[in-house]
Amino acid sequence: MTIRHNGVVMNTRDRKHREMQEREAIILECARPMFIEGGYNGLNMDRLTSMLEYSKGTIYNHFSCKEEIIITLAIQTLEKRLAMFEKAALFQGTSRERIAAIGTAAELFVKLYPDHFRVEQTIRLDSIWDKTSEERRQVMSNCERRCIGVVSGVVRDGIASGDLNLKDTTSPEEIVFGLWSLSFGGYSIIATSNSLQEIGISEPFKMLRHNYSRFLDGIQWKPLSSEVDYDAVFERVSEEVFGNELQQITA
Amino acid sequence: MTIRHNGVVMNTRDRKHREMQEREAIILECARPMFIEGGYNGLNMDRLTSMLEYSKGTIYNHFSCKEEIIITLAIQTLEKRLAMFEKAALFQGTSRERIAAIGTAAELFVKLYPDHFRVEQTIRLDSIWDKTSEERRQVMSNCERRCIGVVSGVVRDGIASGDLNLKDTTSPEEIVFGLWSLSFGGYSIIATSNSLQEIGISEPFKMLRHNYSRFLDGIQWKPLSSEVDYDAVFERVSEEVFGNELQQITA
DNA sequence: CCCCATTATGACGGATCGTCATTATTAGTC
DNA sequence: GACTAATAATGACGATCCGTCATAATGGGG
Repeated sequence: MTIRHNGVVMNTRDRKHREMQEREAIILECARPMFIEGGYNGLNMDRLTSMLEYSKGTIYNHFSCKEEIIITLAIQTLEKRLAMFEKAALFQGTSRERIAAIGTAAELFVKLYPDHFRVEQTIRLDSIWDKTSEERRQVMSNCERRCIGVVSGVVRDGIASGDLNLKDTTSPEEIVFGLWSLSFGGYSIIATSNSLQEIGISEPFKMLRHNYSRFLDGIQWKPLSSEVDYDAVFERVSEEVFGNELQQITA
Repeated sequence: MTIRHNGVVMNTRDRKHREMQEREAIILECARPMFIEGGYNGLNMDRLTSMLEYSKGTIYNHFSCKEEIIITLAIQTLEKRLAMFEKAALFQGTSRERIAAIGTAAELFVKLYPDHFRVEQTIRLDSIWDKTSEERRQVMSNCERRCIGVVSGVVRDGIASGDLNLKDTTSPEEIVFGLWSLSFGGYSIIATSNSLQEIGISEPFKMLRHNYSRFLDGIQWKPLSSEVDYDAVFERVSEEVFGNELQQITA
């Protein structure tokens, strides 16, 4: 009836649940490199079956279709990004420095999980999206909303502190939309286009950071980039806030 | 040996070539709605075959695989975008107004071909991209490069006319990258996320245009948005330059 | 009218997704 | 430990779909 696991008393029900989760993690661990390697078609359910010690039916007990596996892969990394955003927003500094800190988080996230974009790009295709469960779609939307919330929180702090003045007709979310467009578009272009090199942009990540700064200068978010070296802020945040994560990249 | 077609003398060779192109157009015309409807999987080669009066082998004489059809669909619309960009760049006005004109072209293009993003999103997936021919990839890259060229041309004009002053360390292409990121990211988000409505952004296209303005204000591209009503410029360009295209949207 | 090069055809092989009847395992009880 | 009922695992199979290729049809030139 009751057993012990890791010193905690558990009943059969709990154990089954735990085993279920452990196996789910194993499946995803095996599926991720397959997806990264060959995309949607590269993730082959038969091959996945033969590589794991579970039969196909068992895998289909966890995920009702291929798309469910892929969206779960996306959720895994999105949750890490959310955590990084939340950590960055706690950075001690001016409101604009805190925005820069979140930008730093976004950049390090992209470098830490370079394959994430491919997963998210696939998921956002309607033909894939439609096959995923409403439940998991909710989880993904939540992640997105909370990320937006972190950024808009800092925008509101900027307004409250007087660093930023928006016209009455402008909502903080509009600014979030701008930053989001810049980063989503920028990282997408970096990941999927070779035109950048051809037009002589050799440090795209740095250029993208400068473009953030230009946008923020455009709304007069103080202190302006002419007054503060935000490249230096990037370096500081990288080390002070994301030192651990950084090692993973350079290692 | 020689025949007449549309009043032009043609030999057998020419006729075959023309028939080939006509058939290619027919195939693409049939494939496009199939792809729009159901994405990569929705474009079904068997169904395509049964809907056209050609056999599968014949279709495979034109396109060596499914991916070739999809990239050709992408190229078709990309060429239209390039044409719209080139037309917009000819707008008579200040350099910044001409940039706004290109922004107008980009927005109208998205509204005119709302399905284009889905096609391009699919093509940019490595697993699809890898199966396309080097030749067609070149055509696509060329389109992209020429679009970039149009924009960077206007940026250089802005510098030449004194409307824009960039630091020595900043290249015109960096600004192009910024505008490109903003628009690519913005339209992608509009097309694939419902978070925008949830955070209260009801006119995303307008907001995106304002974000362009903020970015351009940030680099002090004169005249600033405080001096000129760029929403009005958008309206003017829409009517004066793209009147014909506009009818198609509203109709 | 005939011949051969060129093009069209669609049956087929191969790959892959997801199902489900069958088999195995496990929990709980005596 | 033996038995049973519920639960879970299995993998053969049906269905779908891509791309090929042996065969058939076409038509241009002599």
